[in-house]
Amino acid sequence: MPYTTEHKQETRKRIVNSARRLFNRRGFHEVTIDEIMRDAGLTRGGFYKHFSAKEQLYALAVRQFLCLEAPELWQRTHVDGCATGPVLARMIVNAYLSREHLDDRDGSCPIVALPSDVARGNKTVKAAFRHVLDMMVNVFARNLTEPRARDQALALVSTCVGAMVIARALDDRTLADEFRDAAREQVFASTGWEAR
Amino acid sequence: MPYTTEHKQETRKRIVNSARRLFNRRGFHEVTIDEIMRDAGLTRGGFYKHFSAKEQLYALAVRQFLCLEAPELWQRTHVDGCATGPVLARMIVNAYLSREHLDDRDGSCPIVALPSDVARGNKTVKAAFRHVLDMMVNVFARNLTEPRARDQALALVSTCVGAMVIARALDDRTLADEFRDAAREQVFASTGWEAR
DNA sequence: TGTACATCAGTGAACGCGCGTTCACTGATGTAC
DNA sequence: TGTACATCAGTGAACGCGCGTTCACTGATGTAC
Repeated sequence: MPYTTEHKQETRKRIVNSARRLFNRRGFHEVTIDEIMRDAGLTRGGFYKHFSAKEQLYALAVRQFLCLEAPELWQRTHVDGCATGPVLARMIVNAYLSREHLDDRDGSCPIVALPSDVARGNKTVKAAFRHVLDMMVNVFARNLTEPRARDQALALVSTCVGAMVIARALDDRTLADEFRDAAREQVFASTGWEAR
Repeated sequence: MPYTTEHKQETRKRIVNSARRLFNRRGFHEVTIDEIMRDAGLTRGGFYKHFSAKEQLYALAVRQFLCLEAPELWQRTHVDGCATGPVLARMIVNAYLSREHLDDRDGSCPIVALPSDVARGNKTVKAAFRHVLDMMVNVFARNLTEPRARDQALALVSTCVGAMVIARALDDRTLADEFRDAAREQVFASTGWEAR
């Protein structure tokens, strides 16, 4: 067997990574396979040695977001060795609503970057989106008190996602920042996460 | 002058209307000029007698949403002759987060249907989006008390938009409904609009 | 009032480019001997 | 250890379809006489 399995896996990963960045920034239809492959340091033709179609890659790209550093934060339950729920929750909300996240068109949460596209996508893409969403909802719910933890989490996720989605569609930096700030205040006011 | 100016205006309006419905449902790139024209009862070639390019039509379509019945509600200040702010606000929130609005892929608010697309669009499209957004923010702000009326409005708009955007991207009806319900409760809880 | 004319909204064929996909190939690499 | 071989990741030219746009035209309609 020429070339190790690892070699192929790594190339594949590199392609998915390029795809994630490009799709995130420009959406499914505006990105060509040629661009993705070139970004990954390969040429057009090799694509079909790894994937059956462009659509398939799209779902993989959405899901790949969960392998980034930010979502590792989502999966943590401890900060500096201590189980500090609200502190972690605050960090996550601040990061999600940060200017860095707003500007990070390539690496941002796909829920913010691609919702309209996913709404028109196939089952596979929707499943990938759902996977990311579930994880985010859980992070919030974990740090809220029953019995309304889940419902409150859904509302707060809506607020964070909504603010970022709107901010992204605006030309106006000031207004975008107002949305981010207003959302943050709303989240902290209704959870108490801000209090030390 | 053959054909009256009104005749041309009406045809143009019909095209923009078809475009709005189709773009809303499927996004900019997935809709062809051929489809739009056929939907408006015309043929491909006539398009350029009315518009200079597909992009131009896109912005007009986003803006046209403001001519629908729902946004007329947004502009009202009276219900049944009485200046009943919170009652009107409640109606608007309920309509925005309704199952009908979720299902109305053609006629829905473009903030819900097209945010990712607008984020990648040109200045003209963004300006049209902004126009719709401003109107929505004002409806909310008008029914909140100073000094935090505007900030609160931004947060609540984020919540409503976020919930609907997420609901649209889900395959799962139940979860989509949970998002809508959670958002509604959150809005009513923090405004008191629900109280009779 | 009726008719010839000019205008231009609308038609539909054609153009040309871009992109997803295919395919014959090349050459790097692991394996068998 | 060295060499011949087989495999298949990767190449790049080519294909073919779809769509935005153009263009020569048609024919409906308002206007001038």
